[in-house]
Amino acid sequence: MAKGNHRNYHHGELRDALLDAAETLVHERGVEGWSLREASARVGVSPSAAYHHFASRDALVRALSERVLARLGERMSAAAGHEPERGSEPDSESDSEPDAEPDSDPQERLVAVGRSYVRWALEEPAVARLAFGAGATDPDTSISPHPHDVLDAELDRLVDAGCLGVSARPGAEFVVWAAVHGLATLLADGLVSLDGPQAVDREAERVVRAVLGGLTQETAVSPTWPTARSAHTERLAERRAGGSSARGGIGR
Amino acid sequence: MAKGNHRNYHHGELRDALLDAAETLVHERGVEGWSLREASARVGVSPSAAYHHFASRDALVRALSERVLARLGERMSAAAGHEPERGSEPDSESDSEPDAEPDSDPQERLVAVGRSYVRWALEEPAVARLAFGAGATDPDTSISPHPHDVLDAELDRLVDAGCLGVSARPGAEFVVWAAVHGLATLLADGLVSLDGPQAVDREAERVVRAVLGGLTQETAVSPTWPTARSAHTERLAERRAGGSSARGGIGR
DNA sequence: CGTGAATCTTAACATCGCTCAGATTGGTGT
DNA sequence: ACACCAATCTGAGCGATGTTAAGATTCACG
Repeated sequence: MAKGNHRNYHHGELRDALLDAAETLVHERGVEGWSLREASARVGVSPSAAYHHFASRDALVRALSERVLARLGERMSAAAGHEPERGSEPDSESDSEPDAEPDSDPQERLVAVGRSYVRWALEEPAVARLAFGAGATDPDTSISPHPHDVLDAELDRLVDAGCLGVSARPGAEFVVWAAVHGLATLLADGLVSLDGPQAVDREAERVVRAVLGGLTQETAVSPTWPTARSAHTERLAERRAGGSSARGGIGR
Repeated sequence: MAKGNHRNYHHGELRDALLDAAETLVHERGVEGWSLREASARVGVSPSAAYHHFASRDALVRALSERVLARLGERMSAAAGHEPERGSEPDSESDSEPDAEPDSDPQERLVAVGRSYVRWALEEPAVARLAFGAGATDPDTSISPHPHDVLDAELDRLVDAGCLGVSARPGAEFVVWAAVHGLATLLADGLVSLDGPQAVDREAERVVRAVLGGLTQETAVSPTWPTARSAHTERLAERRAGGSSARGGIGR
């Protein structure tokens, strides 16, 4: 309003402030019910100011998706038992996750991880939809504990404990990821309804246990499974190889 | 162009023409890369003409989602073996589905159904994303063979053949739906990549077999599973009960 | 205190979803 | 044949959006 309002200068923190505003807007209005202008106004800044921190509205959405996916990864990691590795201060948020006990049974750990995945999708459906639908993320930004990596580590732990045969291990992460992700998106998109968070927990457990039971049964011939690749790990590999984005066929 | 161009009057068929145009636009530009104005222009009609057939752009998207979901259901049904029940003419489209043989093994039928689900999501990722993300559909429009119902019928067939215990049957459709849907959306959203449609088929088969193996293993105590509800069947039930949309808490 | 880079603003453009008042069309009854 | 009516589409326009260009403001540092 006033011309000389020098409070509008967020030095270095405008980017995060915009991400915060966008995230609460997604909570309030859904994935598409908000505008760059509105997020800028909430931070007390002109619309064009955002373009000094994000190349486009889509870039804002992608950045938010990365931030949110990383938080999901931390949540899964915490649900597995050990504290999030890159844990900044515990955020003092409500510690109301009943998955508190650091479980030693790797099978129960996996169940807890899957449960936290779908519970998150149900608690913030709009954010989850945005996170999953934001397409390939920024090629030079990595997601701290990516959900895929958390599942990967838990499955390794399962074969170490002898709960899963080594022949079934390659690509098993994608099988349980698919199952958990499917339930999460079916709930977040409103295609399936469950009565209360308790029923959601039980359904998530059933899905994880079913797919896990099927994987341990995988003793028959079944030569080699197709090698799936997570867009996230693929991006990391490209970056390590010296990411001249010659091919760069992901973000398309 | 010319003022007296009486070709602009699509009597009764404008609605379908707009849906067609929107669908090809989704194919060309993705889920959000098109406008109502553009779809109207392709049909040779002014933008406001569309509002005599759809209450809003969102209604157009929802209607398209229904049409597309119904086609997915028909495709799944065809992949299971028997021809689509409400089969209009075979559309003379490429009959290149290798799932031609009407399989009698109910387990293989389920695998074929799941395979067709994720193959479809990979062949038209943008359309699939639109179909799944269009929120709750129109309360008074039913999807002819809904994907959920096809899975439901196949699972019934499995317990009839003795491949699945009756105790594991209730809600089992949602478990395999979650698994298949998860792989489909992970692929459509680009979070996971596979090399070629053959690898996609194999991965889909692995997911279905794993979740099915886990379900048949479900003999232990495990009291009653949570009762999940598909938004589609719920809508049908409401309509039968005399759908005074007093509660109508779905489409929100 | 002044200079330059970082940061934000003002103004504007093209496009979008959507509305409203009116023109055009095709059929129906007489 | 004509007049009328409902269905259908057009045209102009409103407010808002993403995005850009050019200019103002602020801060850190000499």
